[in-house]
Amino acid sequence: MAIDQSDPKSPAQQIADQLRAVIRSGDLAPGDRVPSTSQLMETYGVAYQTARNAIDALKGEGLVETRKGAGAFVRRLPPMIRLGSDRYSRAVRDGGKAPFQAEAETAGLTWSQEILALETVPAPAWVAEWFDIPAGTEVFARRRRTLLEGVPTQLGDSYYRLEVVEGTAIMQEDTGPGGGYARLEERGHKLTRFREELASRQPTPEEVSALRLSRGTTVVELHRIAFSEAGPVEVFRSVLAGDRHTFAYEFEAPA
Amino acid sequence: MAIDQSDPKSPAQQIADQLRAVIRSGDLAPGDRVPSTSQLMETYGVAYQTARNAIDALKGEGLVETRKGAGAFVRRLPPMIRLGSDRYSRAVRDGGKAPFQAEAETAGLTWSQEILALETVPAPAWVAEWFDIPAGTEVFARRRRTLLEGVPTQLGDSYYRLEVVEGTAIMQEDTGPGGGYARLEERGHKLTRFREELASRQPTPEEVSALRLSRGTTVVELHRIAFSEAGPVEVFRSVLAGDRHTFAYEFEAPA
DNA sequence: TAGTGGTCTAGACCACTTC
DNA sequence: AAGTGGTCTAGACCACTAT
Repeated sequence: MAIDQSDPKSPAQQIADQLRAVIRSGDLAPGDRVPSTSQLMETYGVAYQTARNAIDALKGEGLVETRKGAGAFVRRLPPMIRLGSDRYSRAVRDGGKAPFQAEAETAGLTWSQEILALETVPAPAWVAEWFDIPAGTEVFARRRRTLLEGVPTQLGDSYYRLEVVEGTAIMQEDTGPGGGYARLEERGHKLTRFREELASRQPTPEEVSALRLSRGTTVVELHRIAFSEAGPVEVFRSVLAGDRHTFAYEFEAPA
Repeated sequence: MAIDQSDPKSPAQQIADQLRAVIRSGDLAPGDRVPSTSQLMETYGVAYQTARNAIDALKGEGLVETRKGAGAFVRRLPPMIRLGSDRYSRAVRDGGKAPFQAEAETAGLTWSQEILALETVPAPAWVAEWFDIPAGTEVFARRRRTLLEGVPTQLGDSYYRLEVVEGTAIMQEDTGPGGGYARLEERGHKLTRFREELASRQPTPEEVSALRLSRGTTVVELHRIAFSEAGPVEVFRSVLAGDRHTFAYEFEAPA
């Protein structure tokens, strides 16, 4: 519990290392208070900013969370929801549930959704590419925010060609039982295949506020393309809180 | 280009916001110099730490990278490699290539691997669970670091039951053409199915140094289970640099 | 009201890079 | 040698939380 001046590591790093060890060992459990900056200043004999830099490092690692005026606490891990490929099954749709909703309810979590926008926009380049249409062609965008237990966890934008969704509930707030995919199938677009692409990155400030992310939380950007036999029917892009989702895929050994 | 005192946002935030806007607009391109702290101090009339906090915020977002003594620069995005499920195909193995190697060469990147450890260890709980053996049973662990263009990008640990790998090249440094999976199939463990699970999170300090990650880089933790008809044959856990990998999965619409 | 996190200023020293 | 990022000290003020 002291600073080693001969150690090439900075004092702040040494303090962070010691706190991290205590947290990893479990002596400080999730939800427990981390020593306050003033306590650190006294026990280690350092200035305020040095103590603060130590806490900041742990925040960046996602180990610690701070509440202004209240203190610093070992971060509680939120319940994770596992997103598997079976969420796109027809059985789920026939049960009247949207894909995400099905996973949430399996995990015993309440699910809700907010529509942020229903609009006709020029197709972004990557969307146009999948639809094989000229960039800038008008497409329908359905932007929404998904909440688990009332907490925002996903920002998702679906894109459709206009002729596919015109006159369907997909252009309405409420897409009806089974979600948008159920409506597509009713219109004769039988979904045959899905492609998902995932990437992990830091959130933008906009995403931090929209998903109420705390520092040290990453984000997964998920792109999905839903195919009928005729080709891509829906192109979807979403951003999910990294600490609340895992993704599972099972597949046969390819030839 | 000034601080608005009436703005509730802190001066550091305002500076970060303005720099971010310039970067996003493309006026500052990847590789370009970001104004130095002393320049920011002068143009905005703030103290050193304030300028520094602004740069720090952008570093945390992965937008900016600093080189000690040299300056701060808009981060160059490293080439992304896409990992698709076809990398496990028998055709790849028969071609004498390991799964990751195949993807790398498709992307035109040089590939290499370092063995960090070949050891017999008590099975971690989650490994024991997949193998359906008592926790703590001895298993063989093969720990390695994968490099693309000489840069470390993946830390991977494979676990096998002892009776599966004893006497095979899997216990050697060099597993031979086609990698470990080729050896498993030679031994009669025909691979039928794979399961992959992904999660996104902040790297630990150990991972930061092993993968030479810069601040603002996330990691993906990938778990894979390779099944033969008799059950799990290999359990694999790896950590990959989030800014260098995307993951792609394609699947039929489930019933 | 006392303690806490959050931010800022001002000044200092170091190690590194660039020229 | 000049400029840069990185860290530290010391002291200040604010807004928020807990009691």
